[in-house]
Amino acid sequence: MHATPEQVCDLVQRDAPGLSLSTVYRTLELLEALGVVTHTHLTHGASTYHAGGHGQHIHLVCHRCEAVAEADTALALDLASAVTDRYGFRADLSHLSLHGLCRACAATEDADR
Amino acid sequence: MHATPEQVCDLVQRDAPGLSLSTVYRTLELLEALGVVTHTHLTHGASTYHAGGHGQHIHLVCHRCEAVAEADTALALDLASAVTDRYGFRADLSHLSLHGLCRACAATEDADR
DNA sequence: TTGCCTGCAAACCCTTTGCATAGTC
DNA sequence: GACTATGCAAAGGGTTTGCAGGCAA
Repeated sequence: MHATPEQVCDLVQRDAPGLSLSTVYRTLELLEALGVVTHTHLTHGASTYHAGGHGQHIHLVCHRCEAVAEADTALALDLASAVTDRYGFRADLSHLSLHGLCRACAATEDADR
Repeated sequence: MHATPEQVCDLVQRDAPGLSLSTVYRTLELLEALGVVTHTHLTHGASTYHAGGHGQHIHLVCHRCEAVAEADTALALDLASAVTDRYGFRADLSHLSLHGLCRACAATEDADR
């Protein structure tokens, strides 16, 4: 579940028509402070918020079709402990985003050559 | 080496005073198309550009003090092959950013408790 | 009444674009 | 003369903020 503030606003307006974008921003800010949701900057123009309550996941962001897939956080546990050991950096895996090419676009790219 | 377009502009202006921000954006856009530099969205307000010519690295972004450290790409090779095997996703490690707490902030955070 | 939440509009930052000019080939 | 690069200013998208009104405690 990912959504930009604008998308969140659209969704919420189905239940609460007239709800303004400011309220969405203010609520998201609050929820983030509480740790209920997190946000990352996947592409240029818009932040992406996602609920933190349904388990962590890694974001796989395709920079060709801009699709965002989710992957199991467990895959990055080794990486996380490695950077902690080596750099003292305590990684928050729920914020991890990996850029690259999704399966479909990788196939297309190969076919182009 | 990381810099926002504005920082790039400041740096370049030491050699070329009067150079405008538009030119910086246009040049960075060109350089990115050529693959010389890449950019990521580490925080909210500003993109971060970095030169691609001096070797890939992972970004370790502290979301407390906003410091950006670099880590060895090799640490993520296992992760990259894992997501490729499992999801068909071809990760571009030069774009990889890991959010969390840097050593200093992690220590501060622990001391706070 | 007091305080919180909301909508609206304005302001703000970052980025892009249009247009006119200066420089080079 | 044609083309490219540049500066300037305006426009655009996303986000934040100030202020006034409405509601609940």
